Amino acid sequence: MRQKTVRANIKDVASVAGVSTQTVSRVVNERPDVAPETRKRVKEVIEQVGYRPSELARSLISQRSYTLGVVIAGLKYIGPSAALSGIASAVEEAGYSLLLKEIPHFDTNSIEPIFQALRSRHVDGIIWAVSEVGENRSWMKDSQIDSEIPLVFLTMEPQKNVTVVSINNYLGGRLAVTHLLEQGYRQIGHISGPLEWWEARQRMKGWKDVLTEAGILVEDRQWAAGNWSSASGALAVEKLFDQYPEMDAIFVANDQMALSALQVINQKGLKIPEDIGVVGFDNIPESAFFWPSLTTVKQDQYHVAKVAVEEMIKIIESSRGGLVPVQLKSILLEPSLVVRCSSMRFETIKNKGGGQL
Amino acid sequence: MRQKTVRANIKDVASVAGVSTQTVSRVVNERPDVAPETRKRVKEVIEQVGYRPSELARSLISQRSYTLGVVIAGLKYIGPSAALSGIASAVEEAGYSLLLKEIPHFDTNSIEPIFQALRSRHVDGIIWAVSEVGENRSWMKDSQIDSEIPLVFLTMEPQKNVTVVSINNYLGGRLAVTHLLEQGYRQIGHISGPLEWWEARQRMKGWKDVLTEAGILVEDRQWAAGNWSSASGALAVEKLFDQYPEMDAIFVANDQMALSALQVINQKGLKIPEDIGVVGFDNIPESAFFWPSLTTVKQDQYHVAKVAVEEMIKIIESSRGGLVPVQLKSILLEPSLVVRCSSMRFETIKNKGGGQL
DNA sequence: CTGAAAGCGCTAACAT
DNA sequence: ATGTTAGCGCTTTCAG
Repeated sequence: MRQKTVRANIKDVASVAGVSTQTVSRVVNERPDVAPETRKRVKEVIEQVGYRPSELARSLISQRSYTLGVVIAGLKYIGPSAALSGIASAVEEAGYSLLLKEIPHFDTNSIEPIFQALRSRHVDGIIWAVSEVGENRSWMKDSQIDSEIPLVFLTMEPQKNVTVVSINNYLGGRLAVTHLLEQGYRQIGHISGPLEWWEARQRMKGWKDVLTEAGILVEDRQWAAGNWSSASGALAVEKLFDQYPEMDAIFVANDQMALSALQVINQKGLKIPEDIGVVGFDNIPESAFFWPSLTTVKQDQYHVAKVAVEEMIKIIESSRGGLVPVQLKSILLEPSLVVRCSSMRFETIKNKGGGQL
Repeated sequence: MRQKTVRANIKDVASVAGVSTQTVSRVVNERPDVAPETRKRVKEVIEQVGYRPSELARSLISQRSYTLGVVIAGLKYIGPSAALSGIASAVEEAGYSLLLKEIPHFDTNSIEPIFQALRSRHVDGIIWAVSEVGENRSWMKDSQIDSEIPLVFLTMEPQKNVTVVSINNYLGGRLAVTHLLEQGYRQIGHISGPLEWWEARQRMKGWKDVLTEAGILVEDRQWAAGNWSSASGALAVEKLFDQYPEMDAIFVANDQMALSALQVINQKGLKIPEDIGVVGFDNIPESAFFWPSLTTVKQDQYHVAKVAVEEMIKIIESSRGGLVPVQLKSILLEPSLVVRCSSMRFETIKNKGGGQL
């Protein structure tokens, strides 16, 4: 009973059990056509030698790896890492494995090597979780990038014949600003993300449209751009106070920037929400514990990820089954508003302590 | 020139170029023994048909996948996701791929299926990035878990014959409390993480030891446990004020809990750092923008990850090369203290605005 | 019900 | 310098 140094393979099992490798294969795959006797014996041997089939070899022959590739950038930021977390759970749940590629820049356009690395490992599909920034989608026009491998995008402008799953950032912006108007604020400024980002543009457009529809003139001085970081938020809010002194509320494009906006406003001795209302975006767990607790637009990254993975698997199944290909479609999920203290000018009973999630 | 529906493989290239697959293989692997003429022609064909070798097939034959498995839990938390971010970068840089497995609970002990999933995909090594919690290391005594595959652990108690890379949490606790003493605080409370966590215990021990060495009696009422979340931090600090009213400083075991501690203290009308000093742990990017900006212990996750990946690759190389196996060792990296406003009682010039990173 | 042969895409070892 | 043979670990025909 030669015990190989590496690990037991199907041949070892076959020879120990005194059957052919084929029979072992049948047992492993729970095929019906094996005599109960034989099945039992083979199973015992498998147990005994600790045999586990090689998914690698299986993938090679079946041309199906049950592995999804995920491409992501900026894992050190909260947004991307939340997205990945959701994807990892959803993929795990679907019984797939996940091959992770992190790219160094959001606006990389040299995506060729990434595709190759993933394809050469025979992933069944690729989830492109890099946000749409600048020209980082231009490669999609290259018909070079083979479309044979199912592709699902997160967080980008929906378009024909491409599967995109994203929250509706435009609607999120609308929710935030509508709420501020309802609370009686009229001079509503905006701190945006970098406008190369699709998400930033959408959120800003929501702000602008709601104000315009309310008959409020929107000027450039009512707005400043940050780069998503708390540091940039502090600068932006200072700039805004300069440019737009009559401002009585701010819609900030993410919670990190809103955090420092709160700090700067506090420092100025202004009261939130009495003097200035603030609404953020993302609903990071800490936002309930900012000072005061932050009203914010909630996006459910888990749900987005789950939907994306489900779509992906549908596409894979249908393309493998030789069935009619799934109709590729864009899915826009709705965000919701979490109202906390930083914007509640009208209610008298406030949950100042935060805590509300 | 039959174009296969799937994608060009080595045979296609060989037949188009009129050579054997072997020659193609030689060209692809940049072997010297190919005639310049032939090499050129083969390269052209490769380009033309868009051939890329299958890493899967290569892995199968060479028993080397250039893929590392990473096992992690709680990706939705900042700590684990920062760790993964570092690992992903370091792995990418080393030219390896990353197979990600997220497990649902920190204290899972059924790690068998995880190992199998990873092994069956022939990963060259596994980075175990799940923090040590409760009994979740007990499987290490099981000799069942084959030790044939190189294993590197993050964030656990160093031990013999195991490679562990972690920051020195105990030292971190010491740094924090020593600093508070230097700033003249004497009644220093502690909000710990859940004590099932090794990290939490280490940080707490640092607190206790420094106080004891300074001749200060440490009682149980000077301490309360949280669960790392901001919500739990709020509860813990309330409890602490009840139990330990004379408290003049708090060392909080992570920044999220420190955030809500700051909030609760602010609400009570106490001044930070005058009445109460606060020091956190982790140095999350937002901590510079808390109110007031938070003094905290900085752990460099990127460095930890980089060291871990380097160790891993050393182990792999040495075990493959048939060389003497690398001596397995534990590596404890040193954290540092980032001093901001929440603890600076003595300095008169303060950078109240945060911003200092 | 079971086994033999062929082959997934590639490379190592031996020819020539 | 190039081709042939064998085989990584497994599954899919196709025969019995």
